[in-house]
Amino acid sequence: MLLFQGQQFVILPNSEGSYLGYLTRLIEKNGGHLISSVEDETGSGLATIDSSTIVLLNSSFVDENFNLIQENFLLRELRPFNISLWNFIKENNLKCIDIKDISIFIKNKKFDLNLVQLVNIEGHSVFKLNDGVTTVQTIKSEGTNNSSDEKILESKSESESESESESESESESESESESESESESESESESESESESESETDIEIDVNRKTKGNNDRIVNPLAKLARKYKVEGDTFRARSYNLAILSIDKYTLPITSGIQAQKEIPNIGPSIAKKIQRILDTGTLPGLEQASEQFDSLQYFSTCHGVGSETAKRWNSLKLDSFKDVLEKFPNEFAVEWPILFGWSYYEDWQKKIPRSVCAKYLQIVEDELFLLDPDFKVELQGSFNRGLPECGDLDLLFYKPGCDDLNVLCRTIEEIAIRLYKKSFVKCFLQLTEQIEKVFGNQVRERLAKIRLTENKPKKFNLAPRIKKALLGVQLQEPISIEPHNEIVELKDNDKFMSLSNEDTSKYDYCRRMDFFICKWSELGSSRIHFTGSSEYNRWMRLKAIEKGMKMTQHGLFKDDRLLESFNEKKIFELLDIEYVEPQLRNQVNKRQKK
DNA sequence: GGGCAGCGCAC
DNA sequence: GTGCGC
DNA sequence: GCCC
Repeated sequence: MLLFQGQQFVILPNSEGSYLGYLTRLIEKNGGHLISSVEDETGSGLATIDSSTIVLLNSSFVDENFNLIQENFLLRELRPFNISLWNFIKENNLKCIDIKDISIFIKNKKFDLNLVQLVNIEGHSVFKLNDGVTTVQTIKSEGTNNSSDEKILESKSESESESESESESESESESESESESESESESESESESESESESETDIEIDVNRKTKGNNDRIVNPLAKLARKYKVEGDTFRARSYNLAILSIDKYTLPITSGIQAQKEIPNIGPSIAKKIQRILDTGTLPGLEQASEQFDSLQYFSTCHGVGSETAKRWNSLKLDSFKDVLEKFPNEFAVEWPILFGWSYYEDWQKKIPRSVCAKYLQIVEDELFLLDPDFKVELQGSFNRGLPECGDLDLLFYKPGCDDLNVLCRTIEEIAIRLYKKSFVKCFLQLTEQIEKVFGNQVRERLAKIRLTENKPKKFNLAPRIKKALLGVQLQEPISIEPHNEIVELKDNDKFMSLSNEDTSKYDYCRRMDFFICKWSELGSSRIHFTGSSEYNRWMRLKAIEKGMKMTQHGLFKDDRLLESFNEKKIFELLDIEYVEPQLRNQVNKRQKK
């Protein structure tokens, strides 16, 4: 008797892919029947589906709590007739599981739904239209077809249902995890601020993860180490830990020994294996607590925009413990690096996550202004927004103009837009200066310098860039925000609060947000979109692929021997790299080297 | 033991 | 070249 | 830190 004999499955969404192909072959080899949902315009999938059919969901649409996420993206990938399929699934309450759980059945040589966790698809309704929020989403189809560069407005609002922080309760279904459900709470008291804003962390990790699965107690100390190495500037080591964590997260079986982990999980080598064993034995790692004072100091400083690990280490070794302290003893630190003053001023606001629905409002304001300046210009939200994350760390805007490769035009346009928006009080601060920007914003910098009494002896002469290819800004929406449950942030010390411009009263304005303007030549649209959409880890992976093929990939294109192969057509770049094209929302996951 | 993405901007 | 950020 |  074959494993899946007599069992019917349907895979959603219906995209092809090598991994998917592998799984389908696996299922069929084991006697399972797959309803074809791909390329099936006849609706026969709907005809053959029945209430015992198991729905296999792509892992990207399942969160750690086994809830369906990003249903709107799922729907977008379904063809029209498959929407009815989806509705059938919901109406008849078909059992849904994460597709990767297929491997659990194979491993256990048993098809038993009790081995896995069913995915909850409740709470999502097809085409729900709540609170009238419309989300602007850019369609990224590429090629010579210019009309595909238009934006469309979707009237689907985001599935906001992933409310954070209260769902601690699903772990008991993990069959053996109850016993440690309290022991982990002591090991990890602080929740981290930076989760998926790739501007802050190299790798996007949700440190506030809610699952308290078996492997979580292992992950938390490792995450601490990753953060420790990150603030110390050891980025490669920090990245290694983060990759290990992501691999552990993907590993669905319980980890019972360090050796096992090293053998079966990629990105775990001898050192981490040893630490895992230590955690399993003692529940923690030695040295995590002692190091924490230095860690706190480094983290405190480097959370500020413009302060990196080197500066943080220097200040820490000088026994400075607050920005005010730095100011009193080494005032020059701020006079030279004036952008740090704004990092200090917006220290708290800039750590707060931006909900998707709010992102669209920010885009709208820039879009409106851009249209007045030059209706042919385009602007798109890139970054984590484009990857469909429910909240973003900052806003990445890519500007371009069809047919225009003139850097001067492009540079001048973002500068002009930023200045106009500054005059409208939308832009709150610039983090670089040009001659034009200095005219409107210079006084504001001087005001900040005066605030720390640094203007008397030096009538500051700023360095002015001739032009800017990117603009780093602080922006603020002139409207109140809805209650925003934000992650815990690092708070400014009382000593340092006098500089703060962070928003205390959200009844009138949103928080100040970080917004970045980037430009790209029309001929480089595809490679720029890949670059700015990220994630940074995805970029790394792709660029490694390029290296393997003797090519080089940058935001300006794909090159071989310094000859441009492709830069305009996004899909062509994937093709040339032998990578299957994936939509932006699937570029959150890390593609990594596999352990053989 | 070398590589780990590659670039822009300020200094 | 270094530091920082994207 | 890990991978080759």
